[in-house]
Amino acid sequence: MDKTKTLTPRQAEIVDAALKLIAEQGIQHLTIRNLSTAIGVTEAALYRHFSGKTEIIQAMVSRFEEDVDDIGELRGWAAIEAALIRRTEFVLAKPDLARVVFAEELFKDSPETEQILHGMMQRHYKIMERHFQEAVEDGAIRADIPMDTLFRLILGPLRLLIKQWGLSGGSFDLCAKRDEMLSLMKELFASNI
Amino acid sequence: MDKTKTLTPRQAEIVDAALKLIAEQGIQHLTIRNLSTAIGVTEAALYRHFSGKTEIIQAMVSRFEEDVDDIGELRGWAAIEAALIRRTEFVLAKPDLARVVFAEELFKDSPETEQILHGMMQRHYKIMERHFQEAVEDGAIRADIPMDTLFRLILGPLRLLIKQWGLSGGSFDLCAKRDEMLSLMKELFASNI
Amino acid sequence: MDKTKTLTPRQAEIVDAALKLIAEQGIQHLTIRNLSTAIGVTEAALYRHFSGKTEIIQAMVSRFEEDVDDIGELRGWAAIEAALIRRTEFVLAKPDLARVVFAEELFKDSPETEQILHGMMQRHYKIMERHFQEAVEDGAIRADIPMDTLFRLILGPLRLLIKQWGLSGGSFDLCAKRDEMLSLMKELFASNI
Amino acid sequence: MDKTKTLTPRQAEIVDAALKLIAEQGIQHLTIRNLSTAIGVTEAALYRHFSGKTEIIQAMVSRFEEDVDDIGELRGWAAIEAALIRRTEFVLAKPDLARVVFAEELFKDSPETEQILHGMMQRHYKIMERHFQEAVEDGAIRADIPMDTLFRLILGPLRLLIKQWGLSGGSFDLCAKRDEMLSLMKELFASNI
DNA sequence: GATGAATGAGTATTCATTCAT
DNA sequence: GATGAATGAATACTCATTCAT
Repeated sequence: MDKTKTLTPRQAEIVDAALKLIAEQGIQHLTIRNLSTAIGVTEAALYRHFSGKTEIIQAMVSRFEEDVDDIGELRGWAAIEAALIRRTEFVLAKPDLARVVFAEELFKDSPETEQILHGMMQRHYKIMERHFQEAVEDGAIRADIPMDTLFRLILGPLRLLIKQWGLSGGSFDLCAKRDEMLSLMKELFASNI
Repeated sequence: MDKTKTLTPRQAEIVDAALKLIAEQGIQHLTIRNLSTAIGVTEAALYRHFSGKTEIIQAMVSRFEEDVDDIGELRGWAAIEAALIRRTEFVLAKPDLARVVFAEELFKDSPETEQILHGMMQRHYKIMERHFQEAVEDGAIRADIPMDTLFRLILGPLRLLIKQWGLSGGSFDLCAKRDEMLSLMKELFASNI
Repeated sequence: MDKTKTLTPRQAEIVDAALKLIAEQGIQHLTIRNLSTAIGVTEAALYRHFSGKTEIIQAMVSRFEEDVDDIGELRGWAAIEAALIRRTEFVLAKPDLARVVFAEELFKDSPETEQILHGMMQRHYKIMERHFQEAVEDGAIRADIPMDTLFRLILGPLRLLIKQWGLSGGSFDLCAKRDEMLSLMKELFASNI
Repeated sequence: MDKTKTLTPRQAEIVDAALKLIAEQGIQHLTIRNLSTAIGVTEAALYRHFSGKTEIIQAMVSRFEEDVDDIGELRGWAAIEAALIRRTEFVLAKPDLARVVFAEELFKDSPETEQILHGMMQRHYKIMERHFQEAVEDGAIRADIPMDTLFRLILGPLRLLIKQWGLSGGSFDLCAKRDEMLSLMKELFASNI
């Protein structure tokens, strides 16, 4: 039940520094050297805390899910809204991650990491699909839209919103835009009955 | 008006090889070495045709726009549809690019490149915005959705669709899903009058 | 007279693990890390028992001699036979050492160790030379072969035999071949009178 | 028929430096760094000439065989003598190799290299066996000694001789001792008829 | 006796780039 | 146009060792 491998304080520090590095300078600058200087230790010291770069990236990726996918007991449209809100709030709370969160391409290199990431996406998709289903049953969403299309119609704009917010350096009110989008969506997909 | 720096045949060859490399193996494998062996010349030879890696990447990025943003004389919703179709068809025609096209993060490294890329996105946004405006005037799209939100609601799902298609290795019918999405969108955003 | 620095149980354990490591994976894998994990303690812990890697290697080398060079009260050809038998039996008893025993080159690195090793070889040579002398006096070995050549003619084949046995992974009957060699040698070097 | 991959001058230079390094300081000091400084170039420069360390070692090993195993048209005991003489002369001509030549253990680490080396040993064994057979047929060697034992009785002392000569820093007359051994062997193994 | 954390020097290898030819 | 040779800086990672606890 508890999938969280609790990190030591030092490990957490490293993961945070890694996220910051990626966010600020791009994946290419996430090197052991940069990472160790960011923390203020030798490169060798990092290997006391992680077995290698891959493990660091994995810890990083895991943290995403941990932080983002907990929306409690909600169901149906409420759950969908909560998930989207949670996502943006996470982005706001840890702005370093903003530019990383939906950038799966970045991790293409290490197959292990891509696996982890793919699993995470699948789990997320499954959860959202369930809530879509509930929302349809509740009459909150019209029944004639295929699930995968619905997923894209709702998550796609959110992802783009976050990406633009990230690229623009946070130059607009993410929450306002998100809420605008959400209420519009609610209306757009509403069952017509 | 002619922004296209016409490439020599050799330059074009290099750019193509670069695109293929990125698409097939990820940005990290776009090295001068890999590139030169892909073409069949020495590393040094590349520097006869480009001043450096950055210039190659820039030529690459330019080619995107060239190929993708020409939708002729259309206007309004027809132009929007044409643009989205053009994009997917481009992805299908050059599947190597599928996984690169919307991955702006990849180019974060060189500020010059990012600049080029940002300019390209801006131009694209401007064009789409004009067509949205037209569509509103034509009565094809309801008037109460802010332009930027509209942009996200339409481009967001398309981007996600293409990304999923790329990540899945082209495992579903991209055009069919796109058309499904398009006709749904047409209805969703239709002016109610 | 007592050259043996008696090792604590822990030290013996470490030396054994070191021998095993070298034998199984080669000198290059004899690292403090590998050694400590083999024993189940921290790297730092090893330094409680030995001042450093060199000391461990020296303890290792010493153990060879201890185990191998005791042939009791015998003299002459009997002593020679006993020494050779003892050697092969040692190899059989501790097969881990088989590939290490005569590989002096492996220890070239630390001059101190090489010294120890050289001393050991010298002592061994002296002992064998005495027995050769006795054998000549006893009429068991013809008198016209220089001592050093005799040494090579007898020890050389044994060394090669053991090396081949080690390299082949123990694929033939070491003792049988040794006995075959020994009885042949006895005849070959016999005094003709 | 020509198995020799002819090396470029630079490659030969590198291989020679590598041999020298190993001979003088042991395998552990055969590092890319040491090697490149020995030659007077950057580490990176080496990779223009060899794909990596393994390839360098392989070139080194190949050179052994090339230099050592050509004994022309001889057969029988003459061929055996020639082979042994050739070997010692090689050692004398390239004293750097003296301490490396018969030290198969050194290469245990890279399985590829060990393979090459093992093949070389096998080929050598086959050749020698043929000559032993011829010598038996010629009546030069008595017929009752098994081939493998014969091999050890003749090659074992030679190997030990060379090793001792190497370890002692060339402190005695290798050829004299070799000839002494050879003529003694000729007599020892002579057919009694 | 042992641990956790750290270090400095070293490992092989890859990178984009330059330059004389 | 192109090559062969080289470079300097970077890459992830390993090593033996130290030290405060």
